[in-house]
Amino acid sequence: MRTLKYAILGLLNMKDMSGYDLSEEFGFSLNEFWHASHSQIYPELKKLTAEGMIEYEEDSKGEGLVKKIYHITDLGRKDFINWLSKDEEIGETPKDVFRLRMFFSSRLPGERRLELLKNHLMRHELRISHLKNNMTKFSKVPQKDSDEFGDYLVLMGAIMREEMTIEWIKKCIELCNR
Amino acid sequence: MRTLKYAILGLLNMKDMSGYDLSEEFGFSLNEFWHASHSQIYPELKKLTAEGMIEYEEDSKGEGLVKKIYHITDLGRKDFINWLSKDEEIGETPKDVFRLRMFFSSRLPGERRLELLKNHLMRHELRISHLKNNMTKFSKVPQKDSDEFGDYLVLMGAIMREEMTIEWIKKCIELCNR
DNA sequence: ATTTGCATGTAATCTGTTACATGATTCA
DNA sequence: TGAATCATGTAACAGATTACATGCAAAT
Repeated sequence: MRTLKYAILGLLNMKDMSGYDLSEEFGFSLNEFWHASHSQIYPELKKLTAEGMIEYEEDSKGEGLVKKIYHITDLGRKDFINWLSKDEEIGETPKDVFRLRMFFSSRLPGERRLELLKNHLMRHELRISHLKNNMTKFSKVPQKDSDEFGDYLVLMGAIMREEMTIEWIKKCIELCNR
Repeated sequence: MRTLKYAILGLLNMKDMSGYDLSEEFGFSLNEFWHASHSQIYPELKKLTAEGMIEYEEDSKGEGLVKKIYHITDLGRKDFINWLSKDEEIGETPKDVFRLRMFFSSRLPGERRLELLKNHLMRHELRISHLKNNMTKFSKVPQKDSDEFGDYLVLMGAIMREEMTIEWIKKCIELCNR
């Protein structure tokens, strides 16, 4: 499906960037629903350049340093918009190791199961506090035709996902305590 | 991390099964949080047999048909319980193509964005109705030391996940309609 | 007879992670 | 001067999907 390709094209469609900048974006705004490490990004950039989807200029600041600033081409933009408009089926449910453990958890001593649930709860409570903190960057709902609007929607979705997870774990704990 | 290994060991710890039976389990109860196709399962069974984690008997019913019924060994059980008890960090957030699209959705005509959201909503409403229908197999909350209890917990979690997703999409539609 | 389901496997490819490898710049 | 950050890449491996490949049994 080449989703990484479209994630990169989408980001470059917003702003010219280097491979390093892209990997920072993947670690920040996109982090809650897509991730890619630099070892995946650099080869993909090479491939996209060969395909004519993107081009770069070398920004040589200082002496030997060469930073490649990529920008999207018309071909790339066309391909991206076409992908963006696609109405796809829901894919395979995402894999979740913790849920897999809970599925088998009757084979665990009761106290251990509770420990795992409580620790998991703490981690998700920490995560939601980070997300809610990120949310403060929006003083109000952004304009729906702005880049920030998409950012807002998915951050809202991430918080809701964490709230649901916390609620689920609490229910599990409750049922285990009966 | 060899999670597939432990998913298989966990299932065989509940009940002796063939590779075919296992792939049916992955398509049914585990489906909401783990999936594996037969082309992944058969090589893994071979590997686990070589490692002494599982063994099989050939069930030849009829003429040439050979069905391999696998069972877990003591070594496998020990390894499984050890894995089950592990208290791991939360992994990378699962990848989500629809959320990626919504992140970039300001580049789409407003009507198209709404169409995508509404179609996605319908698909999740269909999915939740299937899940709620599955839930009817439990007339009451199973005993917490039974295999059904884990099944119950994760099915409850799957329904909550769908409810959250539906709520999120509805909020997105609302914000897009302002 | 033909299709559907049961049953098992391999090969090629794609996607993603971890480790390896290098070197400049900036800040303490 | 040493550590952190910026910056770019490759190699090896692990995990997962799609396609290829075969054959029996049961039902229509």
